[in-house]
Amino acid sequence: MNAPEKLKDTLNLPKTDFPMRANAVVREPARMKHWEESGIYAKMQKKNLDGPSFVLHDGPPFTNGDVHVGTALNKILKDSILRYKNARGFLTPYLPGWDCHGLPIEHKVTKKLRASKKEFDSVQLRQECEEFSKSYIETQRAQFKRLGVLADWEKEYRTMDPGYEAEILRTFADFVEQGLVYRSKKPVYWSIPCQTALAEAEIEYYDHISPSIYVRFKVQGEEGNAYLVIWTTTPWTLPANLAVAVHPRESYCEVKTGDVSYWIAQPRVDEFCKECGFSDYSIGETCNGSDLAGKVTRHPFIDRDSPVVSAEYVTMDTGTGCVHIAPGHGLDDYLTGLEHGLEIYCPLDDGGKYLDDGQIPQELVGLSVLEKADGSKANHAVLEILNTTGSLIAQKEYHHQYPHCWRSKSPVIFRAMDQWFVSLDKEDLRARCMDGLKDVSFTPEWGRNRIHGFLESRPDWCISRQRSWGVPIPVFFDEDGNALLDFGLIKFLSEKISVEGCNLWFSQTPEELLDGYELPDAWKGKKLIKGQDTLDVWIDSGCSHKAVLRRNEETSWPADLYLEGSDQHRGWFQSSLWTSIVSSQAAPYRRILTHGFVVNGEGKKISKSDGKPQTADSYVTKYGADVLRLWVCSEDFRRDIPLSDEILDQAVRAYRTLRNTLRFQLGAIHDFSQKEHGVEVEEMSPVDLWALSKTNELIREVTDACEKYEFHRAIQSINRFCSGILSSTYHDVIKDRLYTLDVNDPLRRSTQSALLMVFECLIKLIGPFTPYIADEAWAFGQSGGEYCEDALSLQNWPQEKVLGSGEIAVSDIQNLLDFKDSHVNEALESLRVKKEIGQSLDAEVELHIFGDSKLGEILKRRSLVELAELFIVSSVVVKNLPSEGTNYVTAQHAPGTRCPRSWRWVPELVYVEPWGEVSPRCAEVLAKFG
RNA sequence: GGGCUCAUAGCUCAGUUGGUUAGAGCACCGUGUUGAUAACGCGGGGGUCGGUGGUUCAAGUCCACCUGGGCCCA
Repeated sequence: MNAPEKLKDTLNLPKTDFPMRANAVVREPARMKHWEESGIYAKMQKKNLDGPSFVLHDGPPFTNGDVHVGTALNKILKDSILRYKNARGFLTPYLPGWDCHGLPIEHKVTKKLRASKKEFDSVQLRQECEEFSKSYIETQRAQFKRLGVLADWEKEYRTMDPGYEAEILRTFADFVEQGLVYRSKKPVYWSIPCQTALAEAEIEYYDHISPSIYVRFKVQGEEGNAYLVIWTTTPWTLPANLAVAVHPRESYCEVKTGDVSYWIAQPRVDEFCKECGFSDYSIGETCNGSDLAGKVTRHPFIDRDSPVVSAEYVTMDTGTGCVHIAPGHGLDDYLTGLEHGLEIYCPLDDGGKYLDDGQIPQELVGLSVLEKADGSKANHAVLEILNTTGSLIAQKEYHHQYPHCWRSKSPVIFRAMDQWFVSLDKEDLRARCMDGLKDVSFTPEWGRNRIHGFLESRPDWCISRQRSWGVPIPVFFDEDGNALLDFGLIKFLSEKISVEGCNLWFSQTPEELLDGYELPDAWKGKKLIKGQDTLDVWIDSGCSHKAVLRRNEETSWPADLYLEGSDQHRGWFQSSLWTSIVSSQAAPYRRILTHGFVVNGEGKKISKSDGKPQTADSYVTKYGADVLRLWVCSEDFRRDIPLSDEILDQAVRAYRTLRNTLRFQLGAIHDFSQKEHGVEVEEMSPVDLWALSKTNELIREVTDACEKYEFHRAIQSINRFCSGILSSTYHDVIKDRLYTLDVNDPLRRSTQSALLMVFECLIKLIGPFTPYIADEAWAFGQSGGEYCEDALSLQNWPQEKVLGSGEIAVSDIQNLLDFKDSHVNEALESLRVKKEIGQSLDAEVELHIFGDSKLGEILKRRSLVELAELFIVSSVVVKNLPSEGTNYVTAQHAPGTRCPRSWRWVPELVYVEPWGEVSPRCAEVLAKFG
């Protein structure tokens, strides 16, 4: 070391290469790469091989785009939990997954293929979908890594892996084996020109003009001419009418005109009479909707009854309050049909033409319901019939938005089709599921209530989809449409698929697929046709507990934790539960933790119109991963999680504070080696013990918060610690001894010993939340450079230091600091306002203390030098008050002369060659410089 | 429209079984320092706890209704 030239150079000022600015955008990726190359994930697992395991099972994100900020939030929380648990000694295997199948991908790929004008079949479509999914797996994996997520990327799972697909089919086979799967009709959107089923995402809404008609249904079994009047804009569905629905708690009244009376919901009467042109009418009886339910009406032109049922969704906004129900042609109608045991009746063929089923009037048979330029033939014909039978009360044109097919642009219809269902009540399945939840913990606790509600009310699970990009339902049909649904056959096929993947189903003939399997006698020799449907993708991800937890030796079943957004109460948590109860008779998770959704600064859902980016990457490339993680962990994620520039700026500032705190500490211990200079806790000075005590408190708070998954409380504690305990108190107080005392002064080494403990502890506590800066600071602390052998992630969670008899000193210091806050600073501030002093070292304070007070007792144990240091003033004078009185403080400018080295005012300076005049204490230190 | 849920200073959060003038950190304003300096200290202003009504000696904390937001359905 060069000989000091200036007095300032004789001070031990902080020194560190730890940069003040993070430059996270460049340096974080380098650190991630270092982690990866040094195999940090594997080392973390190895460290805890003998520990208990903590299995967090990853819910697979969908692979159709960049990582969304909400998905990033989810992964960050998972990573933080796992880093914490690992530090606590748990073995924490983490196998991330990808949800690959599904309509959104098929939709995008189909659009692309259609734009290229190439012909394609389902095999080619699936090929493209696979490529699409794979490319986003690459993208998302890189983005997750960038967030700092540590995982066993070598063993990630994909729902499109052959082994996984086979597991899906085995699960389906379990459902079949237990007799839970049945075939029934359900309405779907149907495009007549394309002769295909459509999903909601394939629907576009356009303005459309429909006939608006009022039709009367005669009430049966009563005297007189009483009718219920329905209103509809799809006359062609009337032949499939099987009921009329009313709202049970609305009032209905009898509108009398001529010798007939019409039952109409009371709020709709005026509108109805106007539409029908009734000028001369009177109101008769009134009753509740529930009183009408149970009555029976007559279909206006088909020989059958149409019962009156009640339904909650009947509105008073339009129509008559009496709703035409065709269970085969609408979702509400369908559910009402299920509820009342109605047939899911749909007398249309694939081309949208009425079938001749013995019920449809002959004049309608063969007519198409498809709307063309001149309207729908079916509508015209039905209106004709209604007119001739006198059932039509009024008719006009109705302008509204109507769903159209995204390809043919023609209006779609709702049409019931054969689908596969899982019965949820057979074998007590539903009850067993709800029972299985009893062993599951929920955070927040209301999650239990929510999932329970879904389980209770959901109708049977429709598991078939008319799609290509998914796992096929391996069922064969004979030429009469009979289905061969055989669990033995499904298991047989799953073995083939476990090797070759599902493409086999699409590329091979039935004969090839069945090669090696003996068909049941009744099916031998028949010509078989492959089923076209695929399984609901919720089965895909819902099997992950089997496909992943049971098939990997690192993991165990059930998982300790599932952690997803609260939308998954309805989704993955539920589908996983059904499959798990069927296959394993218990829930696949011990705890369900849910987070809310990311919303904007106003608390509204984030949308493109906000003009804010929604991909995680757009934030990471601007702020770095630690800042984004700090944002995530600062929020109470159980409710909505707001994100705005202001909030991110806040995270930036918190990050800077953290960074500066660590940087100051690194600088302060730059010449300290625990081995060479370490001071034992018992030997430490009181203020150092106080700092350790406060650190113990921080450990308790952060640990408690982490155990409850309340990271925001941990972050708040850490922020408070950095500013209140360190920056404004401890760090401020110890500057004098660190800077001005001899390097080896016991007091200085005591403080450095404590500081190192506080430093390492703080780093370990922030490690789960902001791993980049934590690892960086740790490395600088260990080696003085960017990286070190024994990385932070391999350290255990900090433990509280035992202070023993030091607790008394701690209590004294705490009391004195409280007194400083409440009295001393006030006195100093008033001097400062009067411009009598600048920094507090310019002052002398007088403590006027009531002798028998608590503070009086404390002062007996403490020296004036100690007090001056604690108050950061040049001198302290204690004046005892008479026996009665209140403690108070006065302050004045310190007497004497200012030492140019320590800046403290002393009675007299001493001359030291070659430095000049300094305080006696500094003179002693300088003497050693020779 | 239904189920679940949330609502405390500009922002992020505390607030124990209802009990004295509702707290913290950040931001803001003023100010000091210039030996943590694109940093740090000190001081200050700021909330009637979404609204209304009720229970109670006493409510941010219990009850009812309303308003606004979120998720999931319809």
